[in-house]
Amino acid sequence: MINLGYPCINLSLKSKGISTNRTIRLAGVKKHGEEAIGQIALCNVMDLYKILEWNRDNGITLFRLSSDIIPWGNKLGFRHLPQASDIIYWFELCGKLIKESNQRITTHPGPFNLLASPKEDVIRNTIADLEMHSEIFDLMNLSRTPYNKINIHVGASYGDKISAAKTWVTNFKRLSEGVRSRLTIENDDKASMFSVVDLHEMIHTEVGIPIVFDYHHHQFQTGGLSEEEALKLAVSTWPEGIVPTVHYSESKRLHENDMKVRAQAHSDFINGPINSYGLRLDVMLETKQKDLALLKFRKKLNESL
DNA sequence: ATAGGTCAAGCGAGG
DNA sequence: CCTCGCTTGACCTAT
Repeated sequence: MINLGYPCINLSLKSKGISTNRTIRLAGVKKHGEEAIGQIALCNVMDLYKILEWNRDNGITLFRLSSDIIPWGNKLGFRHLPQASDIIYWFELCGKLIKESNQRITTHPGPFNLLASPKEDVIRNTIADLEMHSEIFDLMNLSRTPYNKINIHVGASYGDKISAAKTWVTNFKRLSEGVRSRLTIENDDKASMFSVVDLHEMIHTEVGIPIVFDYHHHQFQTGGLSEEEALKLAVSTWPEGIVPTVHYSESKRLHENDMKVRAQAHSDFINGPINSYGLRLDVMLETKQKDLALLKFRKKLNESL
């Protein structure tokens, strides 16, 4: 009862030069102007279309959109770029393909998105980043529900988890409806941060958004729950009719038997098994080998049937 | 052509 | 105090 997806980068196509992750340094923008950003963004969005076609042709219906698709988009936006109308056109085209091929698209803005930060600048950057993701999803006509989740962490506790959560909830209210209706929150991978229990008590009960369960992170912050208990608590926060999404990865340290590697680092491939405890889940595989790891694991699953 | 240093954003853990 | 890891490595310059 699990459906598999992969994040942001398609290595099968990257080897052919197809990517949504081209970017440009600030120095490059100063040298070549914002037109250069537009060029790169347009190439990225046109290649997104090719990746979506590849997903369709390979029977993959869960995919995470890269946050790098518009270089500097989180700071500068994209509607002012000379290529804006073409960029928008291609996003709309991607949206049509997504609908036709029944793909579920999600996104996971970076670890700099911190709604609990005591710094107003950090909050403002976070809001701008989240709003850009929502704007792109709107252009692709993706639902304003957690089916198309914009997923982040609380990501820090600033020495006081309870007051950090309060700050988070206060700042959540500054987000637009497009962000709030899609936002999900994921358990952290550090003991000082937020477990599924913490998120349930301090975030979900306050603002109602669903919890994304990450199997790997759970090992570093259990909140006193077993894997099954934590998964089921997270799943209980999802609205009726929307398949909950979870994240699955394995430790690079264990795969390579190298204790020098940090335990949180992700492996290239996964062995499984992924225990869904009988639940229907959309599983995002967070591996370094992306689509290649998905194809390999799916083959293994099919052969074991 | 490729390797290695550098780069836009925040935080905490580990050495 | 520096580096790594996370979301998600890619750019750029020097060899």
